[in-house]
Amino acid sequence: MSRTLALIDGNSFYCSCERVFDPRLHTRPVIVLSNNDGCAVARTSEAKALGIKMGEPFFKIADLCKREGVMVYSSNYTLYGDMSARMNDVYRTFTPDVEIYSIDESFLDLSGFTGRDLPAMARDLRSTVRQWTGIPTCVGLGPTKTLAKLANHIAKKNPELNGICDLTMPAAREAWLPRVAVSDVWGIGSASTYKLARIGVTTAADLAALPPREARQLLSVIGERTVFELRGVSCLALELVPPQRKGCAVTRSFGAPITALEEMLEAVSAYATRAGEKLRRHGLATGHVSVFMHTSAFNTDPRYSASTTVELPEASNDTRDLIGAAKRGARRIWKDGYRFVKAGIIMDDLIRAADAPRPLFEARDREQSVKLMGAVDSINRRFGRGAIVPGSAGIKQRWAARFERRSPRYTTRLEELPLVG
DNA sequence: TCTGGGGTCCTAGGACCC
DNA sequence: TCTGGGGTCCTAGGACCC
Repeated sequence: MSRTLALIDGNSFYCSCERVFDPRLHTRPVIVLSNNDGCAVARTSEAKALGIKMGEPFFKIADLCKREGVMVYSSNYTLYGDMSARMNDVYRTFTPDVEIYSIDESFLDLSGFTGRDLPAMARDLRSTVRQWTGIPTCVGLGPTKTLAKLANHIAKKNPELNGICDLTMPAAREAWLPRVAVSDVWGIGSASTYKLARIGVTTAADLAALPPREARQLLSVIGERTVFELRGVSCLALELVPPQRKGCAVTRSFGAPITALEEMLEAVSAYATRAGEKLRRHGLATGHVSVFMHTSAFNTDPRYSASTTVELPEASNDTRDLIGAAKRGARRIWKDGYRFVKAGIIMDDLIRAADAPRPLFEARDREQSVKLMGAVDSINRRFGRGAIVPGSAGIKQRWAARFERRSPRYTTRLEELPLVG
């Protein structure tokens, strides 16, 4: 039975979020920077036209931005996450079958609407989202996820399509696939593009025509699936219920290099705190915490990179346990005399907290731990992340990441509401 | 001076077992 | 001591995604 999927996403999503709350930005090029104000991760079409590339370090384009009047923002994930939720609320008024794929992309299952004028429905979807959230979008339609993604890409690249491309019919695919570079196909990255070029496969149409066995030989099962998907044979299911996460990490570059162990312990404690919040929010626990730290890969400082894994006596999501493990790991791999620019903690093999086995002798009263952590989380939700950090008196945080150009959290912080008048 | 932060999946190869 | 053909499980690393 054939499906019809839509992929809808926000155009230059982070930039569009900034524009929603500051109309002055509508006529100007806008970029949003990564964490620590490191590099450009979102650009409006005007910014792209100035030659600003995805992932370009900000210090290399700072002059250009000043000269051309580019509006530059630190990333404001609280705002973007809230806008994302609003967009998905709009999608669900069209169909309950929504897979949230990323912060700005969702797949919608429109199979129940076959026979309806799907492009007209896509136009309605776009204009409703625009009206209710202010975010401009593009919609791709296709019988498989890969084709819906490709259609969305075509809609973005061809303004005359007014933000909608429909690849549900074979004739449309025959017309468009030869015009799309194979590197623009979902799942085909630079390594695969290189391998395919050597056998003369350069367009999406070429890849669709490749015998699946050959694709498997060259690119593994992922390549083989992609060939089938491009032919309209669905291999990737819609995931309406998000699968349980397998891992969880908190890693950050520092605003200023760390050279003292005490500062490193502060930093990994802060990451462990954040990690605890993430685990508890998902009802998960971990049995071990990996810690890593490294020096810069971009300068001539002496290099050092290390990681270690600390086992917990029992699976936990208690911030105090995570901080203890993170500090122990950091001490284990710490070396004096280096300038560390980044560190992080990684937790794999997560289990559901409710399934955590209970040891014979509990190191800590579990009921009390759950109550205390619940209280910490609710206070931090109310007053902002970091309002309470267990055992954190006197944190100086010279190492904390920079966000020098962050816009107000318009939608989620009362004191940062936009002012009218 | 200044270069992000998360994730997932797959494969190859080693350790171990019968 | 060596010889063999499988299994399974685990880990590291590659590739890709947003």
